[in-house]
Amino acid sequence: MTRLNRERVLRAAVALADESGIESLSMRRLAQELGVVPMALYKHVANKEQLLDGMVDTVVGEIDPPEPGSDWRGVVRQRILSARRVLLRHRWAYRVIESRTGPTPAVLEYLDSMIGVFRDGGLSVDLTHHVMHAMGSRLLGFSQELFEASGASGGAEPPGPALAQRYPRIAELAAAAAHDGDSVVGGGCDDQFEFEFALDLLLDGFERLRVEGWSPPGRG
Amino acid sequence: MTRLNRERVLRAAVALADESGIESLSMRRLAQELGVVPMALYKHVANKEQLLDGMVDTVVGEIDPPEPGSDWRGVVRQRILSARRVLLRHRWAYRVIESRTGPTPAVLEYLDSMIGVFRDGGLSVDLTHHVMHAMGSRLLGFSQELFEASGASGGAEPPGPALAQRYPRIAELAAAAAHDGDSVVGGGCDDQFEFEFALDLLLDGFERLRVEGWSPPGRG
DNA sequence: GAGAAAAGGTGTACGGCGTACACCTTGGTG
DNA sequence: CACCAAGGTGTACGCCGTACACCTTTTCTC
Repeated sequence: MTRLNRERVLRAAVALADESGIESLSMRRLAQELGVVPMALYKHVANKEQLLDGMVDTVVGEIDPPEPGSDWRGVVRQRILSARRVLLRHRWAYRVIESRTGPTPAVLEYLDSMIGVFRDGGLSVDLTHHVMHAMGSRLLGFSQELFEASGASGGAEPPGPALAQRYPRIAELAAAAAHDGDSVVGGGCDDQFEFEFALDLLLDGFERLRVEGWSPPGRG
Repeated sequence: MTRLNRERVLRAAVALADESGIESLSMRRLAQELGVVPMALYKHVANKEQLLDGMVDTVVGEIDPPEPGSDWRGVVRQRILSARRVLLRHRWAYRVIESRTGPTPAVLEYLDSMIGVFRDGGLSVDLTHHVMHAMGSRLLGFSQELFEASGASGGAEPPGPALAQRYPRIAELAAAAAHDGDSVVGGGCDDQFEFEFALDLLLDGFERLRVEGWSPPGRG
């Protein structure tokens, strides 16, 4: 077995999280996967937090660079959808990114580049600032649902009529959602459509503000 | 000391999380706070997951009911801002809510009632469905930033010029943000303004779609 | 090539966690 | 008063992250 290094550790960690879920990624389990004693990992990452940081950077590094185009909205759109594809490959990643206390270098670079697209598209510094906030985690392709789509709903809750009676509006929505009965928000829907619906709504809103020459309200 | 019950346990848990942060909420610590042995808690909650579920319901129960009004946007806006105030009182809550695998009863009730406001406001079932998705966690007052505002940035990163050189666009934005130098996204900004900016952008977009009689694109 | 120094890997151990399980204590009911 | 269910206890297990001291291997220098 060749020697360990930081990159091998990170790649193994990402692979392990992809396969077994983030909750089963422990230093001990990762070490075992690498055929090494747990403490060996600490020669390559300072601690578990830094391991997670490194995993985030690995994943964010998979996002395609922006493809230059004349329409800033198209460039943003394409890149965010690329980010989304990456996040769908690594379903644990959005939780980990959100759990970081600060942005990692790869994320900073990504954000910097995104800001560049907005600025080059003609949005003022102020508008870009608020736009970045408004996009929030959507910038990285999160759909930020309230709950994981579908999934085992855990509780032994009666599946149909009882719920429909207690939450009639939810039932109405669920019934209307394309496929058959689904969980409250997310299950049975076309997640990709939902993501793009919200993304385009926001991008259109930004464009409208740009055209109107939006400027921040006076302070105070 | 009076006897324990589920509600006392939940209230103590919420209080402990408020004071010491969610990361220091352990069954053992909570038991100690209640002057009881750890295993005593398990007579009132099945396990830690269910404790967290209960905490979520407690917090969501603090959100004001909708104040009826003629303008659906106003009703939604007011209620979401109430949710946001609650979430700001319990800063650990949004993380816990996101970590739940399924919605709890209080959350279901909240969502149901929110759907009612949209429907009564004249949005079609389909549009309401997508609107709920588009709002995502914003429905509960999350600003869903990429990272916690400000906070100790952990790393010994040089604060100013070096970062500005590597991430010039970020630096430009940061410089323009009202107050002095802040972290990438969040610090030094008026979070409340940012939240309302995005919220109103979305609500305005929804209203526009409603007026235009939006209907879902044909399938396939 | 010899030897030192740096880098990488090991073994043991500690304090924390959630919680299973068997047990005791208490308060309310017949 | 006896009983029994509900509530509280004590012990123990198997995880976790990681500090610390140690050994081994590689790499660098003369």
